[in-house]
Amino acid sequence: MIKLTVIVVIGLSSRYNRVMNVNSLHSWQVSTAEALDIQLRLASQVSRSNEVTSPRFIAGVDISVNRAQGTATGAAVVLNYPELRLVETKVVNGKLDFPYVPGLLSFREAPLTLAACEQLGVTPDLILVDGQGIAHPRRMGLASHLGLFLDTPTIGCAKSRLCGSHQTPGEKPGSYAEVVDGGETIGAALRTKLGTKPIYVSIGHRVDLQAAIYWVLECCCGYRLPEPTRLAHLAAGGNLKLERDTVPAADYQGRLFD
DNA sequence: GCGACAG
DNA sequence: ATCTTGTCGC
Repeated sequence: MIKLTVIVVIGLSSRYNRVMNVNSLHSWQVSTAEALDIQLRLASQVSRSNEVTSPRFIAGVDISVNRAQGTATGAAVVLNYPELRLVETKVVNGKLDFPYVPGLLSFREAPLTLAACEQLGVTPDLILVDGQGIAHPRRMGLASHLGLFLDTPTIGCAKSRLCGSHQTPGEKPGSYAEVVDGGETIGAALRTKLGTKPIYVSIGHRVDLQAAIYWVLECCCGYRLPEPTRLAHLAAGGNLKLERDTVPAADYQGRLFD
C-alpha cells in the first residue's frame, strides 16, 4: 500500500512537471556552415506580431560558463507579474560543444537553456533572454531561436550590440533609440537606468518591438537588467540563494512540485 | 585588406 | 563569458 503510493506520487510529479514542450526543429550538433544554413531557414518562421497582453508568469534564462571544468550551467527562473516575485528556479549542468562565434550563439547556449526550461513546473507566458532576438545579421538571434523551439513569446535583452547602428538614447530611463541595420529597424537601445549604458531590446518571437520595450521596462526594478534576466544570471552563477523570497509554485497553478 | 563582433 | 578591489561619482 505504501509502496504503491510512492510510485503514484513519483509518477504524478514527473508528469505534471513537464509543462514546456520543446520542438526539436533540428540538431544542435552541426558545423558552422550548417548552423548558418539553419538560421537562414528558420528566420522566416519568426513571428513579429504581438501576442503578449497580460502575462501572469515571466521567465528569464541565462548560462554561466565554468572554463575550468569545461562545463556550464543553464538557468531558467520564473517570476509572477506584476509582483515580480521569484516563483521558480531551475538550473542544469552540462557541456558546451559549440564554440562562441559571434552570430552563432544559439548553437552554444540554446541546448542547456532549453534543458533548464524543460525542468520548469510553471509555464511562462513570456521569456526574456540574455542575448539578441532579431537584432542579428540574419535576424535569428538566441531569443528568436528559443522562441521557435519553445513556441513561446520571447524578447531579446542583450547587454551590448551585435549589429546595426543607433543614436545615443536619452538619459532618462524609458528613453530609447531604434537600432537600424540595412535600412531595417531591428531593435532598440533602451535606457533602463540613469547613468548606465542602454540595453539592446529586440523581438524574439511572437511580440512586436513596442511590446518588447514595454515589458522589459515593466520588469525593471532599479537595475540595468530586467529582473528575469538579472536573476537568471545570478542563478546560473550559483549566486541566487534567496530562497526566502521564493513562493511555492503550487500556489499558482495548483500543481505538484519536487 | 581592415574593422566589428550577443555571450 | 570571466578574471576582481578599490574607487570615482551621484
